[in-house]
Amino acid sequence: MENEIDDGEPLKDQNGSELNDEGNGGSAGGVILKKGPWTSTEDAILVDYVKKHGEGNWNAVQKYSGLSRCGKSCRLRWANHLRPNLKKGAFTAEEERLIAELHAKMGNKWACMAAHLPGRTDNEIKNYWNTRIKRRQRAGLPLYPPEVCLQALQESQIGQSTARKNDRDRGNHGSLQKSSNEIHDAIFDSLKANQGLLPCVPEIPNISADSVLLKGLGSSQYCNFLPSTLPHHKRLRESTTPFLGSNVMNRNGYYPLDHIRDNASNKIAQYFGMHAHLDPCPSKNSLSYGHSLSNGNSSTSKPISEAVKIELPSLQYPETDLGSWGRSPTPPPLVESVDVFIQSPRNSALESDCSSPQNTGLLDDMLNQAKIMSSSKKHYSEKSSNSSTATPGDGADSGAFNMFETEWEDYTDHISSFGATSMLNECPAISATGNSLDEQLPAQIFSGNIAKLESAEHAWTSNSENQSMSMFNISRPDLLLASDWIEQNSRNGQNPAINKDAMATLLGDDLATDYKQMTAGTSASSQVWGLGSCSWNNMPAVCQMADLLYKDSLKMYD
DNA sequence: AACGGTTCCAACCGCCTCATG
DNA sequence: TCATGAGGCGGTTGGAACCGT
Repeated sequence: MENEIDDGEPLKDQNGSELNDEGNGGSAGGVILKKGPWTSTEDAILVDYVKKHGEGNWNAVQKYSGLSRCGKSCRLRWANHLRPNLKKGAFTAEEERLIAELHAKMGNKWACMAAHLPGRTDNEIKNYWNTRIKRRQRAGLPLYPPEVCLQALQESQIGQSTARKNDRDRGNHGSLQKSSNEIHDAIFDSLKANQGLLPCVPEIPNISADSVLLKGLGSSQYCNFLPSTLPHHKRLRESTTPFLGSNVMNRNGYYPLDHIRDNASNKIAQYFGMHAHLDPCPSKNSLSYGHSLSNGNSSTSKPISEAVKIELPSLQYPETDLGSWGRSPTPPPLVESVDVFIQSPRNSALESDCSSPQNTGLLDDMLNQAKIMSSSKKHYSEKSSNSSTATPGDGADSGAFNMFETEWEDYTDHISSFGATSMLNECPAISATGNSLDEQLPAQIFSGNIAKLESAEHAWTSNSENQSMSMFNISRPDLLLASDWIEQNSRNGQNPAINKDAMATLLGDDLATDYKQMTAGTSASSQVWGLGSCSWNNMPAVCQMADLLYKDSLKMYD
């Protein structure tokens, strides 16, 4: 079906439709509005109209110029192709870097991003980004370049330090937590409201755990935070946006990095708070975040039976990527769940809780598991202390690893078929080439990180022959990234203190101070964080492993 | 050369916000 | 306060171009 326009040029209406894009019947004043590609004649008419009347009042274009296009189509054509000073051609490296940076900050706000890129249109940026997502996902590369991750991390560090300082100045230690918990509650209320909407989505604790580690595990999560490509944006628009009461969640259902930074720290804190009431030596963390769990019933512990479903960015893959999982006999929900586990690095305790076969992964179960773990603490301590040569750190490590070994082995049985693939998909880029967004071959990434794995693994397993640790490492891209940073920074002659700060940030702001104290190696900190310390023993394994990684990196630095 | 898969990109669609009456 | 229209925005679609086999 073809239309004719005034210049007589045959129109190849790609839709074969005579309806206009307003869906109002395709006519304006009885004139059939054309759809499909614009001709040069139409462009000329539109340009001429704008010259005479200026931009705006697009619906008048058809009226005054006789152009058989609806106002929307005219506006789009003008904005994307005809307006002056449009920059055509491929994006420069600087533009690419800026886009990644902007996307990390504001998410899919294409128009806002376009405002930062003179001559570029939102459509152009959007197309570029969507292509980039596919390409990088297919290549198993992180979405954001390392420097963007690092920058986000540094900004987060600065921002949170400032926020905490301001908070202390106000003498209100609970304000941040309160506001954050409000958001947190809103999120989970929303998740509750969204249940059943989507086919393959994790349950609440997975969500929580996922988010919990965003901050604690930092940039690997940042780097791998993948936007939704699910085709259910309409439902999302109805369901997810309103619940937040803001636009923190993108329309496609994922959170910009800024939001992740803000909320993940609170979630991790909530997680700690959850442990805190089991902890006979309450830390400041527990004091700060106790409120949401003071009754042992946080917002995250909404009825377990309600398998809340959301579209979480960190587990969203385009169908092509899901297809890559297709080799597994595991049905999609499990696949996704597994991927949550792998892609969203988290402390092993939490992971075990969420993933162990005997565990539903829901918060109540997590609480039960935590209680069991707490009651078993003595056992673990004894087990750890059996190694007379163990240093406090080693002891803690081995203890921590032993603690979760059983569950981990159970888990690895389930994910073993996914480990390598996920590793390929989720390994943060090792490339430290700076601005280049060039992609690394998956094999390179894999081999590169494997080397780091071996290094870190060697440190972790020096006192044990725990094979499960290998899988443990492989599924910890956060640690890989951390080691990447440290290694790179060390090679670059950067002050180890910087690395320490970075690691502290990885652990979350609330842990950062304690972590720094710990790594300072003072006798006081040793007391605080020693093997016998309740605080340390209750600390998620991520902290302990990060500590090991850090120590390992310092050796390399020396 | 033919074919199939992928990428790029222009355009459409539907929803939202805001201004106006 | 509500209805309406214009403009804006983000997600999606579909065809052309490109590329590898």
